[in-house]
Amino acid sequence: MLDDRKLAVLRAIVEDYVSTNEPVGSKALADRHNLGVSPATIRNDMAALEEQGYITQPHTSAGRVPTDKGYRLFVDRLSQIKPLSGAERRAIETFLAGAVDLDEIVMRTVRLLAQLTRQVAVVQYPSLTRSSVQHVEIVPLAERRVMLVLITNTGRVEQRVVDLPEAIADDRIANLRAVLNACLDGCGLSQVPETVADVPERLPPEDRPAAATILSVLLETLVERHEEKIAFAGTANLAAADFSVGLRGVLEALEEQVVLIRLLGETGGLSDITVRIGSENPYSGLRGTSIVAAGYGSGDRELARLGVLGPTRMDYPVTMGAVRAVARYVGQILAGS
Amino acid sequence: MLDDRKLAVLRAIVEDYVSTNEPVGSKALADRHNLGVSPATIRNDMAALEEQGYITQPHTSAGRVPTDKGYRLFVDRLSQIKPLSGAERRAIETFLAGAVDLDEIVMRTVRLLAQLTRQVAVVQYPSLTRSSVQHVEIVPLAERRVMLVLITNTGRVEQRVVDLPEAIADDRIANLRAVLNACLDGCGLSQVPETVADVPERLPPEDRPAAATILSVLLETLVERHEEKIAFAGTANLAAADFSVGLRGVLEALEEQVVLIRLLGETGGLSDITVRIGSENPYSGLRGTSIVAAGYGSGDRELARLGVLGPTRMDYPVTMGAVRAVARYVGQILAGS
DNA sequence: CTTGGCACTCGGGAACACAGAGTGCCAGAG
DNA sequence: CTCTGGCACTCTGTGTTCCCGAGTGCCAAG
Repeated sequence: MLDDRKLAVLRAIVEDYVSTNEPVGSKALADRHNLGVSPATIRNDMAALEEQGYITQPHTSAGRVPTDKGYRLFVDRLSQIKPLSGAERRAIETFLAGAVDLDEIVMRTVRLLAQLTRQVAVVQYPSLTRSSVQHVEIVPLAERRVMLVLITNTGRVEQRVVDLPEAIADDRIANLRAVLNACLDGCGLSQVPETVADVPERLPPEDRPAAATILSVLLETLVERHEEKIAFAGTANLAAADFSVGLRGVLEALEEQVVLIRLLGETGGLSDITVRIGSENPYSGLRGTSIVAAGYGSGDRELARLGVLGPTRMDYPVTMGAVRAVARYVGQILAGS
Repeated sequence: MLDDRKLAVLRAIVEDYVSTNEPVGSKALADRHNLGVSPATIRNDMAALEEQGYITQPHTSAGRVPTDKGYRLFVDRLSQIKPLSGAERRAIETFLAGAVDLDEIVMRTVRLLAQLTRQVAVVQYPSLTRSSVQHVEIVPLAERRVMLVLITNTGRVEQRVVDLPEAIADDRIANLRAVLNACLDGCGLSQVPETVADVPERLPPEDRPAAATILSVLLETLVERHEEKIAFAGTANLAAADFSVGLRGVLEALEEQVVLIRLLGETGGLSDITVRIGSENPYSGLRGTSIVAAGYGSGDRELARLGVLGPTRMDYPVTMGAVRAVARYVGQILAGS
């Protein structure tokens, strides 16, 4: 059905079209790639490829352009991920190493990825749900007001101001803090609700109203922040490319964080790279856009995902290489700090 | 030099051009605005206005378009800020009131502003330098590792992990914390360095190395975070407008946070609205772009700035009204929480 | 199965004409 | 001195036509 030469032709079409952004014709193909056959033969192959929906022509008598299906085949079977150069890898390493806190790690990662791929990069913050409690802090702010600070093992910090039903002395707060930390230390965030259930019983009765308030805010924080946070960069690359089609859609997707998170997808093991090509992705505004995403994490747990948005007409091997490399390094950095 | 009628003509030109985005001719002007004079008269006035650089024609025999200088005059003397409708004001209030922490306040503000103006909105986080210390917390994480958390009165939280030169017991940390908070409570961030200088002397000698390490990290945090943080939203509005010119520049400016912060400007009292029109602003990529900015803060102190980027051809009265209103409400919210 | 040849198609650029909007200027009326 | 109507002029943008060239599909021969 699709012999080797047809596949080679398809690969050549994809590569040429990606680099020139112009429909590619049989003659040009025969010239630039030495396939050892004449244009006429290539034309026949192209006809077959078009028949099966891998390529298409914008108008009669123009060259061929890969379809989404064509890109899919290319990505799955005709290309391999291109590793970064040593210089690039070193650059990543030193650039990420300088980050002092989670915010900065994410910030630098997303910029790095944008610069490396010359596309729009997206990084999801390490998921709250999959990390665990490092420390809970209760800070008295005023008579009846405290700040609750939750620090996770991924370095994420959530804070919330809590108004208490009654004044509470500092030493009693200290006690509450001690009890809470004893219970929660190292506890996975998803287990917090159960774990915390018996805390009031361990406290003197007079502290229970305050504790109840604080606990309810704590739980609320976990629920609300279940919706994950993302960062993006590289939108200027959109304008640079002749990618005027789809620009609108991409910008809209970026604004709609919910959509974006869905797009990053939840499939895949830690080092799998997910590629969604054009119409494969569920959001209608991204017709001409592809998404290359990967999970990152420390150890064997996936903490969150990151990726890149670009025109379907992108250099998949290189982009996938960059995404994979960055995901790995971020994982290392997070594990190390 | 510029009599009332010429000013009226200029105003009419600006308004028409803003709403139609097409060069406006003398006849159309005479029709749409009842200036009580004939097109010929208007032509004479237009010639005078062009002579003085307030308007220009894209090519001979097209209508006139305001120049940056023309917009400037319009903003300064020919228009007044248009207040928001009651409905809009209520919407702002309820939308902002739901925010639970600083991050969310900023997030909501920037989205609100983008939606209200249908342009790109930018909000600077409340400046660290102008706020003061609410609380300093030192959280033991491991033997020789603590997390330093700095909470400001604006609700901003900075955290940093510190590796200590030697192990230190929890009660000694508690003491250090107490001393630090006693010194720094309410202290303006800019005074922290002096205030903190004599802390080591107040501590037992064996704690001083650890304290020195922690203090140096604290000071470092203040310096590093001197560079302010910003959030933006509404980039999708760029694509919607026929604002394809300048799009590139705006996106680039958004990526370059430093530039953007400079653009928001540092001038102006709390409720002054700064307008920078096209070439007036110092960044070359923003030729066709105007910036409407205002400071916000609680009480009489300006904490930071926020604003909007859009085409020079924007509806200044409405935009300025929205920026002013949002700035005020954010100030109130921050003061109240 | 491959190849060269050939007729056909169609998009895009160049040349051209034309209508319409807008201008500048001038002479005459308030 | 200012306003107005009239008029000739100058453009741009659009529509038309034409033609070139790239590229195709098909066919017959190797």
